[in-house]
Amino acid sequence: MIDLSSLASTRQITLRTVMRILLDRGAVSRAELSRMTGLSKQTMSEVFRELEDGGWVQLAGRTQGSVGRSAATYEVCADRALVFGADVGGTKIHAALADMHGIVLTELIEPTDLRGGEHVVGQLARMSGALADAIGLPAERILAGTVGIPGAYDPRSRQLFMVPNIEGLEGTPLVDRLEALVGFDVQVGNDVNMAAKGEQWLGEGKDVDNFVFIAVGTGIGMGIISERRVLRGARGAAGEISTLPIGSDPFDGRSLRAGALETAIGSAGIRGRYEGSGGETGLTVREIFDRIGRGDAIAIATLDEVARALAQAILAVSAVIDPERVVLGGSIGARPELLERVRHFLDRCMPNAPHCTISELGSKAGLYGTLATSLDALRESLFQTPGYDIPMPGAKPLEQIP
Amino acid sequence: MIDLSSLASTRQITLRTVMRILLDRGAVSRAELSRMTGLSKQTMSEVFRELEDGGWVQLAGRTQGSVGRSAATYEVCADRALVFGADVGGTKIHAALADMHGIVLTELIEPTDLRGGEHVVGQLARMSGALADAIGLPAERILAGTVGIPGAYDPRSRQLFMVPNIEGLEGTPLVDRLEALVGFDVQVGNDVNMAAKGEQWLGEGKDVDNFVFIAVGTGIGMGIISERRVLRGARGAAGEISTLPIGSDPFDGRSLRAGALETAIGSAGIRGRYEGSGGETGLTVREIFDRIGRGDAIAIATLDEVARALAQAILAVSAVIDPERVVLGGSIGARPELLERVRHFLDRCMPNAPHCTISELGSKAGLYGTLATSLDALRESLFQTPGYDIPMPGAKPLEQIP
DNA sequence: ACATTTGTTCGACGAATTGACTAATAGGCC
DNA sequence: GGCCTATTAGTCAATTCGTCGAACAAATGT
Repeated sequence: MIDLSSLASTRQITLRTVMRILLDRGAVSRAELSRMTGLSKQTMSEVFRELEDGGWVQLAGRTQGSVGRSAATYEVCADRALVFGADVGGTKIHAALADMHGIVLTELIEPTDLRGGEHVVGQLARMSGALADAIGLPAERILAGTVGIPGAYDPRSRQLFMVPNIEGLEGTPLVDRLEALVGFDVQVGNDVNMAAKGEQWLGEGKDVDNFVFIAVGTGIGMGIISERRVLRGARGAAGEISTLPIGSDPFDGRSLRAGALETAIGSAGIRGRYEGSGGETGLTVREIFDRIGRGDAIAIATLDEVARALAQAILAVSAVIDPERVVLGGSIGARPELLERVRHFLDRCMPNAPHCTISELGSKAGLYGTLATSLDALRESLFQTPGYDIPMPGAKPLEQIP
Repeated sequence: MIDLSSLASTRQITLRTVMRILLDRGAVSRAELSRMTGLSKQTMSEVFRELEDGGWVQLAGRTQGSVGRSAATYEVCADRALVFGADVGGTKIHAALADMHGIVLTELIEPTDLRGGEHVVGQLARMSGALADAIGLPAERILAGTVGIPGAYDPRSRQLFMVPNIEGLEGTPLVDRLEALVGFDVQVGNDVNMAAKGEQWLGEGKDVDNFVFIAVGTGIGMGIISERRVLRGARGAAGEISTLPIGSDPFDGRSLRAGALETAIGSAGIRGRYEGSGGETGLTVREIFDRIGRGDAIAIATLDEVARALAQAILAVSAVIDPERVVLGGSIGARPELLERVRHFLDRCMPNAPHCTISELGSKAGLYGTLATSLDALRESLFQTPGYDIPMPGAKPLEQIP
């Protein structure tokens, strides 16, 4: 059941701790590490012999300048373990490999195999192999992977559901099938959650523990980072804000199907609003927004309506989960004109509005999020460091407690 | 910095692991534990000698029936460590002690010291002592405590803020002051969050990982349990749904101050609505609702309006965090008539509405939540192996990785 | 030359294992 | 009932693994 002997051997703990520090700090000497961990110098020497034999660390150089003998510094062989990430969209698949430091080594974009289903699974497996080839490393080095999809994944049945944009993926046991093909552990995540994770790793969420990423495009969706973790909800539907009762009557039949907020400010809603107010018919959302610069009053009014609804949505989200920051993305959400108007309305309905910004990573947020998720999994399985810091709460020995 | 040697001594890990299993399983024999942990039989014997000397475990009995020598079973001395919990309200303080198994040993209710501030801190300290006296155990046995307050706590400044109902608590460094008086670790939490935690422990949230507790009374507030943890948000304001843009215009000046939802269905809102529709003036909310049974049409219409707004609020909350269940509490929220109408409206604005119920613990939810929070802290400090949790999910030795 | 820091060798200790050995119990057989 | 046997519980002694501390050799700036 709980097998203490095989899992938590003291040396394993030591090895993992050393690797963790080395990953966080870069090149460090053995003497320095000995001081940091409290382990003795020659335990450190033994540990480094073991790690070097395993190919986990390598000599980095020598210290210089300070008094005393110069020390040999060691660093992690960052490409000893790789992670795979892929952002699967309706038309394209973005995939990449990163090393243990999170450096993106190579990227690849392919059109999504429109036959869908099993073909996409095979395509993902092939892409992971092609990426490893591209940097001349064996594919066996890949130890974890994550796939972002426009839909949801049910961990209980291990199947995908609600994947309208990709043929034949609904009901596929994607994780099991892909793991069988590639041989490393695979996770699946919603694409908007992945984008949020990406912003947390490299973008606007870097220094923030609680924030949301709102994608406004054809539809509207949100990824939540709460206390540094992705919030999934009971059925994996957390962040599905298209159903927020804002902008149109939630008891209306149309809202019941598509969602009130989506009805109001989704692509169809925007076009309908523009045309309904006397604007030219048959324009795309992009064309409508492009007319704002040219002073089209109806376009400006439409933008205002969208911003007003979005501000109310942010107010609602803030009331529920109190984020510190809101990052806007997606083809519509990333427009500066919109951000400006959203801020305007937010100030008029909230005393302490969260800070709003535009996505820093743009269309790459999702891809980077899958890599970040894989890295977390890798670090957890290899070094047991979920998160990025090493919190050790003041645990006193049992004997010393009164 | 990271002192591995002092923290994670092997024997400490073993002791903690054994204590954890003993707490989960009740009385177990040494041989059985040896099989469960993979540790050898006489390591187990040594461990139990140590734990018995420390007063942590005691002989429970002997096994019988099966073939072979009968085994001595040991159990945790549940009252070796106690936890304190207190629910501080504007008029009363409910406090209690529980043992390590979470059995509530004794409770105490006192009127809140109306002089407020420091006097309340002193009162809490005295109550913890009185509770220990009442069960004849030394107060030093209390190793953790939690205080629930109608307000918020800023962990950074270690001070309380937004505590309108209790004089002079705003700005008090409650944790530090109380810890100095009582000598055990103290946590502070919002009362609604505590009620949610209580329902998670002993009430409607027992078997659910994601749910919310909505308190509807004088004001309206919500506690969120997400992936079994209390969600706090960036400023501790997660769940403050009084500001949800529902029921009245969020851009209206009054809503900006009190919150749109609160304006619509807070006590004042309900009375205003009832009187505005031609109902008798000067009634309390309770009196208005009591008239529903007597067929007062205006009261029924008022109830409907409240239920409709609440349903929309639940819709909004579901869109953001996707709870599996909604637990209603508070003087208004706990009324069955309201629940019935809320369910009615929910079915009309959501395809997959979360299951709604009424609080199982009523006014004791908050108190039990503080005890549950203390128990979590106790278990974490005593039995969690810092950094390295023993059941490492799929942690292979570094050497075995390709 | 000297203080200072790095890294190795050697003896000792704490924690856990293994195997042999003793103790207790149920069930079968007379 | 009394006795034997298979089985399980618990102890004792010898050994291994990981670590620490001290002593010592090697390297480097002042």
